[in-house]
Amino acid sequence: MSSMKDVAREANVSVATVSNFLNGKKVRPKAAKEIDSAIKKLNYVRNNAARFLKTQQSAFVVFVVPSVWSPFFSELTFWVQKYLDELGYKMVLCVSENDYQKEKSYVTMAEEQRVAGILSISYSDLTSHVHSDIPLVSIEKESTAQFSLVSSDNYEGGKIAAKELNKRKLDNLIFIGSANHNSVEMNARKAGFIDYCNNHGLKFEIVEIDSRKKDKKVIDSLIQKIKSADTSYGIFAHTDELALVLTEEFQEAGIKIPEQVQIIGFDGWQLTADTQLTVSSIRQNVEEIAKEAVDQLHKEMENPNYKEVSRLMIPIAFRPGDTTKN
Amino acid sequence: MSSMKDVAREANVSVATVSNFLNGKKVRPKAAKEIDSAIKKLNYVRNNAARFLKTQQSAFVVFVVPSVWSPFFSELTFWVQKYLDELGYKMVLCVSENDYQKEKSYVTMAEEQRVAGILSISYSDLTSHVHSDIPLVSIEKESTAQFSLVSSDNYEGGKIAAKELNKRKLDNLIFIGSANHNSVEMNARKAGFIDYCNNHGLKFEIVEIDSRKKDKKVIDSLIQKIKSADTSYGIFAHTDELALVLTEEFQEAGIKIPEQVQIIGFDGWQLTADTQLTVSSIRQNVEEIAKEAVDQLHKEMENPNYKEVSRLMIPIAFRPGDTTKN
DNA sequence: GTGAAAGCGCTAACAA
DNA sequence: TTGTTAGCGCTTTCAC
Repeated sequence: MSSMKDVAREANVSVATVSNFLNGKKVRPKAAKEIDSAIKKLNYVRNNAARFLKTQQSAFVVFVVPSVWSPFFSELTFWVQKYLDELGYKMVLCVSENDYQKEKSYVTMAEEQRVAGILSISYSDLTSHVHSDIPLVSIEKESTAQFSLVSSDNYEGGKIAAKELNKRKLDNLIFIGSANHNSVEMNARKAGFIDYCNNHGLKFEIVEIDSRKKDKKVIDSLIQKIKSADTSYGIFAHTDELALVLTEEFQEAGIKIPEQVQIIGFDGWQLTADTQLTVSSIRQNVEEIAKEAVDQLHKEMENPNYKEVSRLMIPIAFRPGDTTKN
Repeated sequence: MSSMKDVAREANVSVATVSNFLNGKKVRPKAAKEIDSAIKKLNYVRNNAARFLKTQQSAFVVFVVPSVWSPFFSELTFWVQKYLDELGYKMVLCVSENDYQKEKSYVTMAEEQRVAGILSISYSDLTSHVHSDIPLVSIEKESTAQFSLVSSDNYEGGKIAAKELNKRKLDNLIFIGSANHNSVEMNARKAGFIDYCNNHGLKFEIVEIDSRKKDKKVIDSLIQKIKSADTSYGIFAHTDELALVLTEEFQEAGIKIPEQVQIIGFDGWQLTADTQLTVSSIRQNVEEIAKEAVDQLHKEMENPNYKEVSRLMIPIAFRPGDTTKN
């Protein structure tokens, strides 16, 4: 692979002139021509690693996510990539699978590469491993209060779910969450639901489920209860995934949705930009989350002195689907 | 940010010793101790850009995909990331949105960064822009015969779809594809279907649809036909997305699935690792595609002389769902 | 506008 | 084993 030196020799100029030319500074027209053809002849490609070594400016941003294989994360990844790309940054995608060791190694890698910034959605406490002064913005969760945070308003989402179910005048309200998904955000969703119910004098029930095993026992007892009762049920499932499972199991058991049971999920999964799931849901504004997170990171990357830790709550809204009436 | 020189000074050794220590070579125990504490004291982090400049070995692989926000691509991205990670490579995720200019710029970036390799699933002719000798492996499509290819056996998939429908003794067979998705792979799916039908003396019909507009006209005439007929229909939709749209529209029109119509899609979309869609489908072996592509790239990255262009066809299989009987 | 030369932080060859 | 030193390919003074 040829270097700038080769080009300079071929064009009968110095490396400095080639560098200037490449960086858009003024060079004598004749020199420009000769450099240009030398580049073509030698198939020269600028080496950015060397360039970076000198300028200390990386174009990479590390994005740490627990998963990319799920509608929510793939949508988030899409938007983050898009907004980074618009700013001229490249995304290094790191899938942590919620593995603490992996998260740590990604942070180390980011520091060794001297990347421009880190964007992370981490449920463990990754942020405490950042030694350097690389800008970092957290999405969804940040416990050390050391870095900026962009998050959906989960608490408000829980309230909206309760409100929407209440609007539909259902006899029984149930919150279903999975015990093995016990994060701050999940609890906020639950708390919002509970608070709304309490504030409005609504009776409700809390059900816990082991979503990994699709917990037949809990689901079956729910089915029995619903089938034997002569009243209507409203369910708020704490994720779309859970709402989907419930919908399928209920329908298989002969329960009519939304006639007998109405279900609202959380997340607002979209398969693609224009294919949405049929479950009614409290939809996170994924694009907005991505945009705000990238914006905040951008500020911190542009200005190393900028050290205003911000907390941004992104509004959330009900998106009707086939599992609720109206 | 402190450098190796600082560490060396602090530990009273030479930079070479620090370098050796960092790279796992033997150093005198006392030196090791002192270097270690110097590193901690100075908060030293190795600079990989400088390291690369010397060793000429990048740990990055560029992955170019049209989209990441769709179950197929997000699953593919997941596996590719996983297998790259296992080999110690980091993935730079580039979403092209099928934009030729973007694809070109990603290749340029890859070359300037001197990345270790490129993995691409590109429907335009991106490969012709690779000037350098960076290893590249194509997924799904490669027209220049210059690079290795890993692809699903789309033709075989079309045949399987026809076979599965035929097994179910349906009166009318229909292939539905979208006119605006006119690639080699899509045509292979269609051709497989047609060939199977012809070879087995089956009558069939070809329907084209503009999937972007959800082409009401075509769908409505299909619905009329199905509702007025007293015979059963079997449909092979050339993607799961299309199969989903058809299923929903049919059901909304009061057509029973799979009683009156049986539908098979293509791709085998999974929302997450353990959540699959309900449409019956010809499922691509996404993990295998990713694994083979990464393997092939690995060979080429490890051994620059390795220049055996391979074409790998990954088998494909029918995955029953709720839109077919049995 | 241009060129010589220093140096970014590291590795590797060589000598000690 | 360890230290000295010469680059890797580029940018950036600073004279000219």
